Amino acid sequence: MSSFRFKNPDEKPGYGEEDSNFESAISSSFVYNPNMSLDLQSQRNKLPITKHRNEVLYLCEKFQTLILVGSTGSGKSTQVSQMLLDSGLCQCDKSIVITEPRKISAITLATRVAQEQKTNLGQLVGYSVRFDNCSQPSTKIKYITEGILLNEMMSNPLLVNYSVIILDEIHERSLMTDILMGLIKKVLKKRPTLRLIILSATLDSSQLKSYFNLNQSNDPANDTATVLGIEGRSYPTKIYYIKDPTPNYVDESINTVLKIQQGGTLGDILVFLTGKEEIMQAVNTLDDYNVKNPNEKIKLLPIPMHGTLTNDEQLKAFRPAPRGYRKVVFSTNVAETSVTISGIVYVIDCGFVKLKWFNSKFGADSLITVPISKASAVQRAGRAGRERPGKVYRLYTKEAYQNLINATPPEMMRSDLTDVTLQLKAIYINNVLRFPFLSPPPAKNLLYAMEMLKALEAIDKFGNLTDSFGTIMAELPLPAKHSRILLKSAEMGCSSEIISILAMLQLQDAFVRPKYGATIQKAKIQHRNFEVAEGDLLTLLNIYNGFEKNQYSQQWCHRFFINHNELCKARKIRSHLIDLMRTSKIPLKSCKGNTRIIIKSIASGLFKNAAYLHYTGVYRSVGLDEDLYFHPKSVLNYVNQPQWVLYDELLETTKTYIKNLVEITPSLLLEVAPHYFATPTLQNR
DNA sequence: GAGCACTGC
Repeated sequence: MSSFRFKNPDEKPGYGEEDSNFESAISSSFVYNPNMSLDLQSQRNKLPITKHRNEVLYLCEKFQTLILVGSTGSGKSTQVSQMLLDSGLCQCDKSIVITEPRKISAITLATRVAQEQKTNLGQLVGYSVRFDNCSQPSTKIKYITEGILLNEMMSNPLLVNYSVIILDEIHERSLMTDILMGLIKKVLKKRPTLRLIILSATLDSSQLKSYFNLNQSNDPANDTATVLGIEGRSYPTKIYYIKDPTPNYVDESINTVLKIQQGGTLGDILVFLTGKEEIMQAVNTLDDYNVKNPNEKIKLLPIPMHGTLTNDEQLKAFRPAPRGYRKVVFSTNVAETSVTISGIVYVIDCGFVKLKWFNSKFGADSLITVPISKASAVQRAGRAGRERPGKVYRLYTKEAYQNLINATPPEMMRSDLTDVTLQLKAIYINNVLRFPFLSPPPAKNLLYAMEMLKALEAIDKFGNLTDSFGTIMAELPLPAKHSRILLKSAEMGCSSEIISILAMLQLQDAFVRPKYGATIQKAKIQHRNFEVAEGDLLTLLNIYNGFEKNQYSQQWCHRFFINHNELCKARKIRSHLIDLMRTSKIPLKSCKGNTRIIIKSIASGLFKNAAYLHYTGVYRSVGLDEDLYFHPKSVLNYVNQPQWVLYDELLETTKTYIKNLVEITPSLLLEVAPHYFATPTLQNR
């Protein structure tokens, strides 16, 4: 093991160290609550926000928009709504709505607030998320996910049911929050009595303030937006930087864990790495260490934490370590935003993150590893010291920290905007280029979105939604290309099969893929029962049909190594789609397994995503001459190698992978999309 | 042989 590479904080005061109280934001679920033993009212009285009650109410009355900056633990997500309700500030026939980026936050917050208000959930206080509406028209405080509010705006653009809109977790800058902010800014101009409260954990509030300030004069007395800062609630945290840059942060993180271990002080460790592979590697290394050092007084207990783990596997990270063990959680960015693990005293931060970045040239996402932002570094550090003083080890130099960008570019600037553009058009935001974006996306991305929508015939050459497709496509909870497949399949008479496929495409993975031992092969053999030469999408249909035929049985799923939870989700999505089709008068028809028709309707939505087998033996994309590789999960890796395929998704990681494939013939492309294909392109191949 | 930050309608 190499020597300790961090500067001793006592070595040179003021260098290599920082004392600070972190204003850390965490998702509202699983928040550590040091006052758990107190009764509800005493707990509420102890929250930092309670001291600011009069200020909040006064500012809400005086200003149309209030930007409230404060860390979690300040109580802003649960208390602000109740303050407004209790004060009677909200008009009697209207309610208060709070948006959350994740379902789990909306549900847990509503549950908590209902308890505090001493009512049953779903009456005075409720929530609404996809597939789960627990509210009534009389509900006064409603926690909802962001997408629900956007959906409500389609039928009610001025949101007249609400007197106060609270947007939570704004610092995350999700695609949805940015869209909502732009839309609500317009609503504020038309409804002067509406109040907007923005809850954010970061300190960069000046940009938000000027964005929402509708004051046209030079007199600040007429400002319509203001900022209020709330102190957080945490212990001091010491920060250590590495002396020299490390060539391998995974190894370095292990060294640091062992140094903490040698230091002897107790406390769990949270290590931030970028991906599953790194995490597995780190966990294995610590396992080896345990085998070689069986006599440690306190044993290290390595635990992986990432999004693709099952719920049971994730729970391990939340359980306290058994006596004689110290938890070492190796995590991706999930632990920065989505989940909070209690008991963390030490944080080790590798300084990198994997980000999805949309590339308008390929019309696809790249997954790239980039240095984190300062805001992220602060956020990660804030995971230590929530329950007692903590220590943070940054696996980068102080100089590197100072050179980090302030904040991660918002999703809006690095996402495919096709679906968002379609939704905006449905709420009469026709000129998307002139939408008041807080962070304007690259013009290229907007142009790509329009071209895409035009190719899918959702908009006409003037950019207006088409009557035939556009209006309905915007209302379906599907990606635009999938909505088109559905509408086409209804014309062709196979919509029943297509909705099964589209529902299955929304799952993470329908197959259970064991990680160890003989079951790996067993699972693969069972999966062969569903795999067909036509490709992945038809394989998905086979799985769903089997599931349906066997009465959605758990035993059946178990036998064939199919993920029962995921399949149940597909069933739910499918029946939701059937409901929507009924209201939109889209016929539900089965082609009785006629694969030719099914593939034809798929092609009518994915025609842009064609690839052919080049004579070099690699697949090439049509038009881009980019080498493409079948994703390792594709069944076409071992079923056959067709001349032409369509893909649902293209993802650039170490190679350019195409996912969810269907075998096709080039003539089919001309048949389904004559409006798109310049014939010579295909004939020249 | 090789791959998957995270959400959501």
